[in-house]
Amino acid sequence: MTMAPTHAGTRTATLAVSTVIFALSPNDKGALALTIPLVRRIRAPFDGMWALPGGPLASHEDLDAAAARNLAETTGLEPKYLEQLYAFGNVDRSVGQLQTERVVSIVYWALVGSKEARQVVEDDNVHWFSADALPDLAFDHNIIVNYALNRLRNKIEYARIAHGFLGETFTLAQLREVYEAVLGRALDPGNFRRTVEASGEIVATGKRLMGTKHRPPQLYRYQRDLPTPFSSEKQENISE
Amino acid sequence: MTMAPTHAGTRTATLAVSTVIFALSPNDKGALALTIPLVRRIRAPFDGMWALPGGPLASHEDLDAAAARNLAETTGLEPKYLEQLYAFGNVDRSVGQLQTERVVSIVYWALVGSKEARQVVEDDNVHWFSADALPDLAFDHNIIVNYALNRLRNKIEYARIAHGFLGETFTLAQLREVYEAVLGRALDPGNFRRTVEASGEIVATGKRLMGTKHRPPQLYRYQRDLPTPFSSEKQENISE
DNA sequence: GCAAAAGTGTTTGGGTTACACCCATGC
DNA sequence: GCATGGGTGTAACCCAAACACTTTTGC
Repeated sequence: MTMAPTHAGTRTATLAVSTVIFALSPNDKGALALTIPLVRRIRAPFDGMWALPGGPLASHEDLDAAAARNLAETTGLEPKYLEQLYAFGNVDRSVGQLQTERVVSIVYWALVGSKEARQVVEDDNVHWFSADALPDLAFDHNIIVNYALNRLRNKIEYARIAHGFLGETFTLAQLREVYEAVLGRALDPGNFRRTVEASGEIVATGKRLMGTKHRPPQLYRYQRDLPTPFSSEKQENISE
Repeated sequence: MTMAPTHAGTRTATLAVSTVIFALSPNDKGALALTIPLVRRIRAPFDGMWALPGGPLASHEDLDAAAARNLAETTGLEPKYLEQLYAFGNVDRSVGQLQTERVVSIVYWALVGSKEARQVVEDDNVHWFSADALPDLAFDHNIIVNYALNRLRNKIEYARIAHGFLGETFTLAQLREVYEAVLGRALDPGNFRRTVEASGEIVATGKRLMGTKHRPPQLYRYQRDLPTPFSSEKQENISE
């Protein structure tokens, strides 16, 4: 901080905001898988390569708002969860490219509902990729996506993140599916039920989902309440 | 991202790097307490108030390097631990002040050794404050310090952070003192020993610290190895 | 010997894991 | 009835907390 408004002439870096957007979509064999929308670059450097959606920060725009805006511009969607990931700004971010001005990117990560994500139109310049089969991306964007994946996987275990992938109500099996897709491993249905019920973060609605070919499951919703997303937080950032 | 090098004329924000620096110093009754060095502002806005050390990013400087540099400039010290905290950039960061240009601060947090910190010279414009008795700071710096405190407290429990407050070798009692000062509560010596020994992160040196008025304790050091501080990380950032 | 901290042992309780089993529905 | 997931019960295990106890030094 300690701003230096007086000698604002020395420009040292451009500021941009980018977002890693996650959605869950059924893959070829019906299981849910993490997907990420990318945009094709249409100028140097890295012209033609896939990159994270992003852009410069508008004059009177908060950082979060900028992330939400370029999410809307790329996908037409509103995020159901949005959080700052990290600021990437090392001078060698676009190594190997003819030198342009250094860009500091403040990167966010976001979740969008599976249902909503299905409506997004893809074209030649916007495409959804499976999170574990990404092409080579522009800049350091592969590193950034991995970083975001780690954060998502780590955080789903202790925060009410999964909500971002679901609708208002959902069955425990659907919730478990989300966890399994994100974590990449199967979870014991019985234990999962008890754990998540004991957490107090979800409540039964009393309604049931009918029309399945088995016993109709209870519908739940997330407890609406508390957490002011800022202040009194608890975060981390390990290296290990 | 998706840099926009072409129309670089539209400047929307200044970029700065600031650092929350932590050291442990014995307080009036000999117990260790967290302290933070602050600098006095010498121009508007917030002229005369205390603020986090920081400054603009130099042209060919990595973000981490900028943080380390302004740490050195303020305290003359090298950090024993340094990590990015968060990017603060909302337009209302300096509310109530005559409007200047918006500043986006990429904030780091750092640890410096207790021994080293003792050598820092204080003057009218640099002063160490106890972390739980800070004055009103410039900008949103009180919020930032709280954010950093939460991160430190949370992270010390599962990462080898305490090393940043200690010398090469240390006794388990000294290590425990660090934990107690950071967490603000007493820990059971026996259980602490077993926990930390079982973690495999420290190793006995075979030497003992002599000259105490009781049984001489074993000296330990941190296992030097592995973790490349970037990539393959595991982080978080809860809100709850 | 006494004080004080180093260091060890043991019990307990809570929570997680693994897995068996019953229940309610569609067909 | 049978298949399928919904939902419940439970024993084994692991780990952390509490706390008693022994050891080794200085004085």
